[in-house]
Amino acid sequence: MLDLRLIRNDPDSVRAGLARRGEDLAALDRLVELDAEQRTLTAERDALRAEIRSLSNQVGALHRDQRADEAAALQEESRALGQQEKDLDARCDEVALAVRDILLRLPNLPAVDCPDGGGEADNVVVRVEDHDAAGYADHQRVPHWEVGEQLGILDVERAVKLSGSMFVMYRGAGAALVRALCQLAIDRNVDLYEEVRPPTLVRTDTLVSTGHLPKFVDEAYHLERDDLWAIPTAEVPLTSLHRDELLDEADLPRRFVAHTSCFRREAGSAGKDTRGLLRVHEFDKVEILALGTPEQAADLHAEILGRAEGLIRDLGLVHRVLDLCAGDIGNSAARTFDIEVYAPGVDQWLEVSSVSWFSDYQARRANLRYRPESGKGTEVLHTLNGSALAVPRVWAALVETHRTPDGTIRIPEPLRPYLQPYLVGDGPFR
RNA sequence: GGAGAGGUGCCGGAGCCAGGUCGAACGGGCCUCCCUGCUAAGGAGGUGUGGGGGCAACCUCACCGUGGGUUCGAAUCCCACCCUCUCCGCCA
Repeated sequence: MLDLRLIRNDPDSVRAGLARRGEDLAALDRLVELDAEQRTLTAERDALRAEIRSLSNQVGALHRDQRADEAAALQEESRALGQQEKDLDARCDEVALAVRDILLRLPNLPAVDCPDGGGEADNVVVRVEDHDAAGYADHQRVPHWEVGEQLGILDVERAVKLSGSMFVMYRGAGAALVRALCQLAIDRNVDLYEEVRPPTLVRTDTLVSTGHLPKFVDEAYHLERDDLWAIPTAEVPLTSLHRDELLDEADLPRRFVAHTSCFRREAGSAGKDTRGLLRVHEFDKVEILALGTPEQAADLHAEILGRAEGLIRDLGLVHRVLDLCAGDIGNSAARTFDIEVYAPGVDQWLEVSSVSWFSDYQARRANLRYRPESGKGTEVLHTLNGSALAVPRVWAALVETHRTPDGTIRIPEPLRPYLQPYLVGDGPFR
């Protein structure tokens, strides 16, 4: 949520920021009008309330002095004001609701150093690991769904029987690999990040806080009977963990790492990436997230990116980092770096992590504030997060990249301790 | 799911079942000052958040789980909902 004061005091800079995203500015113009109207109306209403309160106090005093007849006159006067107040109040609520509705749907402003551009093509490649696209052997050019089927470690067909298309099932060593990846990702971050196992079903407010609602309702699974939503990422519960709290600056930054299932309807992508693990409705992900002061944000952003990138590198996967342009960053983000992994079997770069800085956009929605060490008052926090590891795509890239000529998978060093039982005998893993 | 109890400020806890000057007694904590060689003890004062207005001192509105209602006036009365706790039932 943008700062209404900023919109009021400097609408041009907000307009410019939204324009960089390619956002329609009509809503903003409407918002500016409504905000002015709201302030006029509430000022009138508050004056009426003050008057009613003053009259009521006089009525009380008169009754104590046994002057009921005089009180009756004042009561009558106050009753009339009360009717006016009621009407004004209704209009205030109406306008306030309209203001909030627009405010909740306006995206964040891109950071000043976020590259310009309208779409995917304008993203800036920050770095690419050396790799020779022609240098892959034939045995690496097999898509992971074929590899998975050959080795009996991925059973898409039966998953579809259970749950429908875009659901998957890992089996045997494949299931163990999921578990190993998650545990590795957590273990590498618990030095600094508090391990959390949050609920995966959350209330509406929780999804509003991160910006997933109200704009992206169609992307989320909703359990109607209980009015709960399945989280699309651990970012959702972690961002709300300190919701409506006032933290001390001394306790910042706060860092969390969480492994959860993630649920996405993928409503807008029907027919896209339907094979294999590239796009699924339910998957495992280890997310790292930080809450900090505005001054801490840049360092935290670099830290999270470094950690996500380091893990991918240590898994022996070829990757690149993109600085997403203003037209391609997510709704809530001010700046985002994507990490993409090269999967030779499908010959695609797969997005495996979005490392985002949300400035105060989510924090304002979630009412995440801190008390500065120096000076009085309260400040709005900044939130940042990124996937430490998103299982399906990493699983896919790993199985394709590390496939050996005999069809088995060479497990990279960091994962080996977690897969001991599967590294003996003539199983699929070596 | 059934029965009961309860949700008040940083914390504890009054006020509510006699509606009025209650943003809220009292205690604790915390901050400032005084006292003291230091600390403790003791003394004085202060200590919420958000909106609107003002250069400022300050003024004003809202907030006693949430949302409605009654009333000139609601933390206090009425209704609905949410949450917590205890017991019973059920269950991994």
